[in-house]
Amino acid sequence: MEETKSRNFIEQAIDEDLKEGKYDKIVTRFPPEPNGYLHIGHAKSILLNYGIAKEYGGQFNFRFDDTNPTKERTEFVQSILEDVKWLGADFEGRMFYASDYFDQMYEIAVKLIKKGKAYVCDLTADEIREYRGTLTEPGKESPYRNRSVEENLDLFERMKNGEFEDGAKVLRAKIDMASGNINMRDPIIYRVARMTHHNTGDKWCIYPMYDFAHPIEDALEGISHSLCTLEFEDHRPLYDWVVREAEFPHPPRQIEFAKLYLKNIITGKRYIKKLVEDGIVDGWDDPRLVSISGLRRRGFTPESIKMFVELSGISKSQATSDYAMLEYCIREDLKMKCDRMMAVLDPVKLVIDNYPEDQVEYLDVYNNQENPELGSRKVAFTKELYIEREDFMEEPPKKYFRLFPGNEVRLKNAYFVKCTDFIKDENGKVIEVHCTYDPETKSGSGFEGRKVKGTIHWVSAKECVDATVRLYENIVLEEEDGYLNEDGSLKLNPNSLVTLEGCKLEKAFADAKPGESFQFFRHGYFTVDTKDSKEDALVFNRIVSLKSSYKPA
RNA sequence: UGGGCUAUCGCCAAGCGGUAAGGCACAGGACUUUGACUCCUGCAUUCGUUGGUUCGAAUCCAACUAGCCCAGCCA
Repeated sequence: MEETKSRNFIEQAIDEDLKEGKYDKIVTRFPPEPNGYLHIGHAKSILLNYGIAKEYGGQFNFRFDDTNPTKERTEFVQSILEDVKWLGADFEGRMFYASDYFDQMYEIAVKLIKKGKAYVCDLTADEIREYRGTLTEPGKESPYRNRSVEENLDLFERMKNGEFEDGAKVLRAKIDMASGNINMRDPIIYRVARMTHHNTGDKWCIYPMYDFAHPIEDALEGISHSLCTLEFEDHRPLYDWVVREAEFPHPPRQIEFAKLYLKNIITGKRYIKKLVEDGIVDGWDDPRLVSISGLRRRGFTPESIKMFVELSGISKSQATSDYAMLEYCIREDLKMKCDRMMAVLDPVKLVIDNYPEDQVEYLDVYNNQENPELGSRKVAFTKELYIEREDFMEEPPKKYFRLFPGNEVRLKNAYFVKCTDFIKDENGKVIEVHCTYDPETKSGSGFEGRKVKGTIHWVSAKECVDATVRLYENIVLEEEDGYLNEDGSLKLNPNSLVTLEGCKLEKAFADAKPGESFQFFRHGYFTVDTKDSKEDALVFNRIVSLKSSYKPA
């Protein structure tokens, strides 16, 4: 079974490297910058890196790529850490900060200067941009490019010592101003920025740039394969240049893969930020978002996300997956492991006229018929019940199998019941349905006398709990129109959140804990909200609905 | 003087010169105490296009075409 699984291009590359003896241990890493919350796209990277390390019996490191203090905050450090742990990517305590390597980076910069491979440049930011050239024209060399090693050494040290204003000088790699690859046109590797760093405080006033820092971080940690997304392909020559010039004996290899996008779903940080700032969602963990924390609060499991990432595959072609695939994964994961309960979201009363007034039967019900290991519970059955409003119709369309005058259905886990009458209020709204039950048809009795085509769920009117249920739709945006209206506001699905009050649930729900998931018959999978639920007011989030093949004519 | 990458079903995605895996979605049907689940069945004579090499090409070559990324003292 497993051996038929094909290997993705990264595994193939690693296999090759191993065969050639380039590495004797596979070490990967997940290196987020702490400047925002993680989303489903990051989950791909986390699980890929972790999965590769595990598969090869190697090591997976976790590292904050915090080389730019102007954008980073400790708030994000915490949430990122939590999300990575929740996803189950075990870095076994190997949590690092790029900022822990600032000393070594400084030394390597000095080494580059001594080798004549780096120089201090006095050009302004605007001038540097001008000198860089354009996509189609080569750049020209900085007048400071040929300073002596001694002068560069002195200047760089003074940069470090804080003798120059922010932006006054930078350290640049001396590579090739005429390169077709703009990243190679003497990239800046150190800038002056007086800013308190969340980790190193005020120790430094110069900070390394990503292109210089990242390969060093990788090399220092003994990373064998540095997996990143496609937009860094152009940076690979520079990555290789840095580890080569720094003379690392076993330089890591960077391999790029395509990001994960979801059709019609916002993953862009700036859009989510806007939704949060405008108060349209109630935070980065709003269940309508595909942030890791949002998915978690919505009720997605780490297993379902892992399944989704695996199903989506790893390749170099820009892919936009269907949300339906994610939904499939959570259904598949929850199917066998959560209880299946009765919950009436839009209740209407059902009265069994021939059932004794004060009788209460406690029916034995499997928590999950397909998985008896989940045990059973007692469910109260009484004369007055609630059923789903949509499970009764005065005038049924063709192929409607549920309750209508004269029709008999099964009450799930209980009896056959035949509709005899119904009552409407002055507005014509059905407020009560009447029926009679057949005692011989009790669930589990083995009754074979006749069959019914429909089975409906119900809840005892006497023994039930009230709850609020929230039905979430993703914040889906029209595919072709883009995300923004002309006035700059976001286009949203106004029905992205529907709140239903007064839903009737089985008594057993009184014990439901935040984060617990259930299947509500016919309605889908739900989880108890981890944020809003209080002991006396259960709030459920719909994770995903069940498929339905019933389509009224 | 531009550079880099990608293109196989509606969506992912295998395939690596020997005659198009699989999953999602969809459509039929069977089963059903959830119109769920499960189970069958169907779903690319064709791989962006056009040429070429070959007994044989999605795979090799050439030229086109389309899409994505790059001109932060961001990562």
